[in-house]
Amino acid sequence: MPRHRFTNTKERIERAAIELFVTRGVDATSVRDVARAVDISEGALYRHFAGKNELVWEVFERHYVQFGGRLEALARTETTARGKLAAMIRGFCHAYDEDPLLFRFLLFVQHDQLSKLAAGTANPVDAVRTVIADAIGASELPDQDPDLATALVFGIVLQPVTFVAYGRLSSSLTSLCDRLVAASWAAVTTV
Amino acid sequence: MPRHRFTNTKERIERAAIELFVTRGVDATSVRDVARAVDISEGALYRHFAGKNELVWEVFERHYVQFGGRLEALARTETTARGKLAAMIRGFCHAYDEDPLLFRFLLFVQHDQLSKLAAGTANPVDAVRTVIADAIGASELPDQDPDLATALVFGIVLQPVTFVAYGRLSSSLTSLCDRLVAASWAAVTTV
Amino acid sequence: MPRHRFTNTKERIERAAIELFVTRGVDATSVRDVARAVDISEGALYRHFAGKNELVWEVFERHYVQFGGRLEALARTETTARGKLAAMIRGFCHAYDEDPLLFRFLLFVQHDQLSKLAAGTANPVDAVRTVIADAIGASELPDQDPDLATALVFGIVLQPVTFVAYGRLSSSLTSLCDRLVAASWAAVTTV
Amino acid sequence: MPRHRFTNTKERIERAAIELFVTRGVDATSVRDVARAVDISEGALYRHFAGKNELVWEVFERHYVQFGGRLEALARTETTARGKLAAMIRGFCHAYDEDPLLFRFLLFVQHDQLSKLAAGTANPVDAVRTVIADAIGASELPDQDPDLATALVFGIVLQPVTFVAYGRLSSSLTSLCDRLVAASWAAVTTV
DNA sequence: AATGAATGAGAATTCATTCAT
DNA sequence: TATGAATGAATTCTCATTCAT
Repeated sequence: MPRHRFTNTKERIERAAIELFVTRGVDATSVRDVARAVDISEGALYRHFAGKNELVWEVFERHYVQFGGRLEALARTETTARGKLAAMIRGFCHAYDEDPLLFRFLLFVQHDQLSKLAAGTANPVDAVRTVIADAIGASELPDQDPDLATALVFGIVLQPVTFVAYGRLSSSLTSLCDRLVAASWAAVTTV
Repeated sequence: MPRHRFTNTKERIERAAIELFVTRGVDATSVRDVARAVDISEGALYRHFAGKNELVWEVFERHYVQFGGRLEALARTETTARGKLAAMIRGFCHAYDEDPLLFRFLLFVQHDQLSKLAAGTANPVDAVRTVIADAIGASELPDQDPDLATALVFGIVLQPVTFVAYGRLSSSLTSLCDRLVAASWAAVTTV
Repeated sequence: MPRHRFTNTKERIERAAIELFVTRGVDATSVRDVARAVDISEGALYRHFAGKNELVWEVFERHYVQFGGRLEALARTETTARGKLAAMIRGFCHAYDEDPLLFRFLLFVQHDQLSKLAAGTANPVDAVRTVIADAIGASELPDQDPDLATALVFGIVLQPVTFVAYGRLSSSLTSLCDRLVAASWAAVTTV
Repeated sequence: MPRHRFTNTKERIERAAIELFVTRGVDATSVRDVARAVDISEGALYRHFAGKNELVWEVFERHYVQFGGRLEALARTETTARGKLAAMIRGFCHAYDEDPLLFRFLLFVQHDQLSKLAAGTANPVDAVRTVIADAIGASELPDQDPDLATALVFGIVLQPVTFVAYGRLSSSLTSLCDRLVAASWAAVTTV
């Protein structure tokens, strides 16, 4: 029954959607579920998003690209490879702790969405890969496949998130940050 | 019209299901899809599995537990922590290369199924965690949170699988094996 | 944001509606489509028409009755049955060529609307039927069912419109006019 | 609740659909309407037809092509142009009277479906047009646009159907047959 | 065991219409 | 007058599952 009660309906839809998508999964979340969570009708949702897929994509794309840019910016604040990597990892840990739900959403949903990203768009993987590739080129890191090195860093940083999500780890990411930096550095320097 | 054409119908259902689950996702794969892939009727599938969820679960559980046991056995073939870890990682790489589809299924599908695993059942995570915890207890590894250390190893080994699955890495896992062992060891010894 | 930009909003709605109704069909045209075509909001449309059905009906009724009256007037300009019929057919051809869209609308939409026409209202069918019935009464035409004769004339005149609409005929109706008159006269005099 | 009560479900769906499509219009008939008329669930309908559009198309195509072939065959039973035309018109009148619903369906639905017909497929319009074009070529008919002549014949034959459908004419088509033949012949010979 | 029609509960989406602003 | 978010009903279609044969 409520009409015009809120002006931020779109934001509220996004938040509710993220929460449901993370807790139940995207496929298991119906448009009806989202609408109910926001307390609007199903039809009303379609004034804000062209469809369920577009809702997922729009939220994913915006935050994923945004965070990619944030990582790039963080890398630019440092001069050494280790400094850049540390800044990025720290940036991720802080960002994650600020909004764990959003990051779990990005993490769980990426597999289906990544292929839609326009090539060349800022994104977290390329941000890290660039730093590593540059460092290899500048002999700051031993010669190695930059993609594999990137995978190692991502694995080291993201797997703990999964463990936190499933209750195997209980701390904040920030408190693990130094360890993750050290482990990452050890992994990419041990060839 | 064919009856009794194959005696291994159940296996064939499982293989087809795994393939479809990996390529399209579990939710996006209908019972009809699976039946068609095996060339049996939808109804016939219910002779072999109580339902779609049970099919997913049964396939997941068997292989997941089996592989957990395999890792435990591999660990027992070695005496040092590093040896045990190396054996397990090597075991995983070989197993993955032998049947990448199955492992991608276990990997991508696990989120919905893990919570159904009876506590105490053999599983890959506990296999690794036990080795690490024991090593910490025996001072073979520096004192640290065994869960975090386990997460690091899993991240290092599994993230490359994701990169392979999405085309960012093209090699076989086995060819990366030594590097993954080295990186894992570096990560768990650098506190 | 524009208010009062056009004073002829109602006319513009009608034109846009006719165009959409003809090209996509009435049911396949949404109020939204019409509003967008006129560049007004959906809600604004309801200032001018009580609803979609009323829009369809209002446009249909006005033009249908108007054209019926025009045919009656044309018939009155002639004295012989053949002259009256010829004038009406010529009138239709000219009118069609002046505004083919409108006439295709009247033609294609009529099925759903005809039953709503108040009995006794001027309309094309009765205009022609009256001329024919009078001619039969006055022995200007051979004795025959006036309704069947009317059907023959309508078929001869309207089917070419359909053929034009679907690309089987490419000429203007006016250029076919003499032939349609001749064929009609032949059809109603050959019993 | 009934399962397997009838073996001719597909036929029953087609009949019910034709009836509803003719009386209410295709767009105004929902899949639910059809399912209810056949007393099956909506879902069951989809085992027999891929969708609503396919249901319309399948029924239309089969009968339209079939009837086109029937007309061609009828034309071959005669040698003169007049004989061929008369046979076809008589064939149509009989066929219509045997199953008026079906023919009204074909008539009302053709506009949306004709474009889907594969070029070269047997169809009523081409059947008539061929006879007329051949007759013009053989000087059995005066020189004229064969498409226009075809339109005249179709108009003469089909418009009475419309009048019957709307209650302006009450007889069977067969009883009008001779008149329609005479009128058609008059129309195509009067240039 | 096997078939495949049938069910019934939803899913996503569209749409005419209303109404607070 | 004009806007456009919101409603709620309806629509097409999908799907896991059942069951008569």
